[in-house]
Amino acid sequence: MTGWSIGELARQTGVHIETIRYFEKVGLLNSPGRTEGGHRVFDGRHLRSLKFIKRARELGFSPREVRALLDLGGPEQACCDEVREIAIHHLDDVRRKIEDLTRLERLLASTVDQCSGGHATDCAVIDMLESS
Amino acid sequence: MTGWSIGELARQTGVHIETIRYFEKVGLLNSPGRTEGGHRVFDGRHLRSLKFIKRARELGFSPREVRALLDLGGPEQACCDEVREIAIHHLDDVRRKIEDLTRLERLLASTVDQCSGGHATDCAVIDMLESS
DNA sequence: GTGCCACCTGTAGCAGCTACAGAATCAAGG
DNA sequence: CCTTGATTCTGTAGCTGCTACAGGTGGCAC
Repeated sequence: MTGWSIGELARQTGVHIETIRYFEKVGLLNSPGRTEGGHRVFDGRHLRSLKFIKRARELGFSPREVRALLDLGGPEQACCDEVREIAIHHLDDVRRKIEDLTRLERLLASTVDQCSGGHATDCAVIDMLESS
Repeated sequence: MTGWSIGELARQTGVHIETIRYFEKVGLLNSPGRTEGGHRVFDGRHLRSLKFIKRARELGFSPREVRALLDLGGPEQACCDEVREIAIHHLDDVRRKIEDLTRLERLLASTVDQCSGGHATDCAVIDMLESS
């Protein structure tokens, strides 16, 4: 097995070709080897890393966090407290976002509820938006 | 009262000067009058609109939705079903986001929970990120 | 050997602002 | 009236995290 072209990697991971090149450029993905003609040749580690990056991004880890995770060894090395730290930090973020959105949800829901529709001259939704 | 300069408007609303100009450029905020020398002069309607825009953005309405709300009369005119529609649509978005984040929260929390820290050779966090 | 797809680099675009640079204007004090 | 210094003006470039060209090669099947 001599490795995969960027197109094959893209097909296997569902990551766009341009995005793979972008990840390489910004240092998230190690630079692969090249053919004589300059085409990238990826191996199993790249595939593994790319899947890792994709999954972490889908789970909402920021590029910075992903890089930190990769620097800690990524999928290749042992776990340590630092990985846990990053995950906990991210979890805190997620919880904050949920709280914010939940507050917003309640406000919107109760507002929409008050608005019976029709063409009243004052509107609960507009009122909400006007109240600073 | 002859109106406010952009700086005064910024101070009153907490919206950056550049952002006010940006809102004008993209058509969210009506173009104000000008002094002889070309400086913008805002009036009460601009202040009202800008507060409205700011509030709506804070509540997570997209610029597109804000524009739609403004086109429906914004703070100036009567409410109608369409305002309600937009709010309901936004509420749906918010609820979907909450659901997604809650799923993520559970996954992260249980994963972090499994990871006792230390230097084990396999890590629940990494495992989670590896499982596609 | 030639056709054609995949790939290359480099640059520009997207949203939604934010941050300059360099010039002009405004308001206040002397 | 004139200067001073803060404010505002326009236009352009930057930010993040990609995505999408353009225009030129590489690789490989027939």
